[in-house]
Amino acid sequence: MVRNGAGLEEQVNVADLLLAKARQHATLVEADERAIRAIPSRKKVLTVGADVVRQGDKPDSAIFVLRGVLARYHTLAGGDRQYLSFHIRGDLPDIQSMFLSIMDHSVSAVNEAEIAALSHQHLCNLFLHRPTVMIALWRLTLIDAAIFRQSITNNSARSHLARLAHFFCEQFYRAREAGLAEGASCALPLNQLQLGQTLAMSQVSVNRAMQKLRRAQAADLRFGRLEVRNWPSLTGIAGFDPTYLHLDAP
Amino acid sequence: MVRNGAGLEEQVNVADLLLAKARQHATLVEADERAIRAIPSRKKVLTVGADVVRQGDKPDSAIFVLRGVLARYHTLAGGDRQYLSFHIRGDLPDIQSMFLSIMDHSVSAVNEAEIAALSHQHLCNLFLHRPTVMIALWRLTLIDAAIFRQSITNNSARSHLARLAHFFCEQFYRAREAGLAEGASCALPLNQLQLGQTLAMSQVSVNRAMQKLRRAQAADLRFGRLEVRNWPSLTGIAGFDPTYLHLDAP
DNA sequence: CGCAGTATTGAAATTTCTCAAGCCGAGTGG
DNA sequence: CCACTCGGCTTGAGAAATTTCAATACTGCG
Repeated sequence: MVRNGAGLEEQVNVADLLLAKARQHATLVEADERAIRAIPSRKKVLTVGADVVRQGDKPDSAIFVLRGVLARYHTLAGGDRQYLSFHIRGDLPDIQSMFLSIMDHSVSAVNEAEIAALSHQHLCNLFLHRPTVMIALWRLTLIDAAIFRQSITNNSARSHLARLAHFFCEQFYRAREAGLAEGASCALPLNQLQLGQTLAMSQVSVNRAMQKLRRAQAADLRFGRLEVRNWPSLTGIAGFDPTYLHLDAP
Repeated sequence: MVRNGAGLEEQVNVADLLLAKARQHATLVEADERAIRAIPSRKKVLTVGADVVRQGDKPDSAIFVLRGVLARYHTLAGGDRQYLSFHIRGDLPDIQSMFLSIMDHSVSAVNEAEIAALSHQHLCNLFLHRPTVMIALWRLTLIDAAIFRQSITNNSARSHLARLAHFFCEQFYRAREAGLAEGASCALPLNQLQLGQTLAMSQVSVNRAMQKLRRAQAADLRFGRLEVRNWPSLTGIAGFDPTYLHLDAP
């Protein structure tokens, strides 16, 4: 049995996926679309836990996620890890490296994943000639920032229960938007320790919050899949308002 | 006596300040500079605590901070407030509203402040004609995002003491970079409750962490001014590494 | 069958919060 | 000039939340 949904996702053409993504964030003209289709890319398969770029690196290409889940994280002096965000098909988790040369965090594969590398050089040329495409990608990074803001609030001001629920709402909502949800479930290949390193909770606290969500019939996470049992109930517990995901038209 | 440093900052021409900011983030040509100088702006003075834009608003202009401190914050269902970031002279705390039409957070004046409003319309035209200027402002929002990431980690993975110390490092470092530090001190007009709402700590915990920093001769905050007494000591306690502020050349 | 990784559980140790009182300095008005 | 008030800071102590530790259970896989 496929544990975490990898492989259930159909093969997709890189250019098509990129184009679809850009269209969601700006109104493109014919020339923009041609330029996007012309972006060269190098596919790469990542093993579980492998780092793609590390804090301190100076990458010369940007990652485009094709399959699986990638994570951004900080490593602290003591070796502790803080996960910052998770990225699925269609995301560009390190496009900021185009303009911030030194990576201030790392990116790794949470499960087996596939990415395409897009050269900075090429993208930069593209931006100068097709400003609308630049706006589309800028907007992507602005939504990233909105998600980071929400994470600050989530980890700082919400109860453990609401925090976990909110995280589940966000992941499910984004998976659905990316066409990766199947019914009321989506891949979320994280164990309780990793959830703790995401949500500023101990593994044991994650376990206990999870049991409450389960008992409330709101959601469950098993075998790397998130199952939403009752969306209104889950969003209620979380205080989830998807405005910050900015899925409305640009 | 001037309590919080407002008024100590000299008057600055909006266009000069904008231009200086843009130059820090991209290599401009003559035409770019002319275009930036041509941006029209409306100055406005804000009273203590006044909101400039609120969660849910759809602003049609962007804020450029001239004087004082502005804050971004979330308001939760229960009325709790979570501060997300603080902004000083030269910052553009809501430039994201150009492409994310609905505000997912509010922006208010922490002390008496002065801003210039720049119309989205005008900026948008500018971007389409001068892509390099767009890159400069994009880069600004990317640094914002890096700061948000650091806040996630700060509020999630560091001890109370390190958390407060790290916040002080960041604020001082940024003030110095903006030319707003005077010797080893800068304006930071926050009380302990507000620090708590920033750092996911109760007011009492902020008080106790502050006393430790004081006793360690590392830093102190009095009358709205942050005094750094021993920078190596403060950064040591904080585990502060300024890489994420990306003050290196673009 | 047993291993490895993960989840669950209980209980003790610790941190953190809340509450409430007192303090302190600045500004106010008699 | 001084008592008063107000906001913010400080302090102590009990309550509550959270973490840590450690033992046990579960599951898929070799």
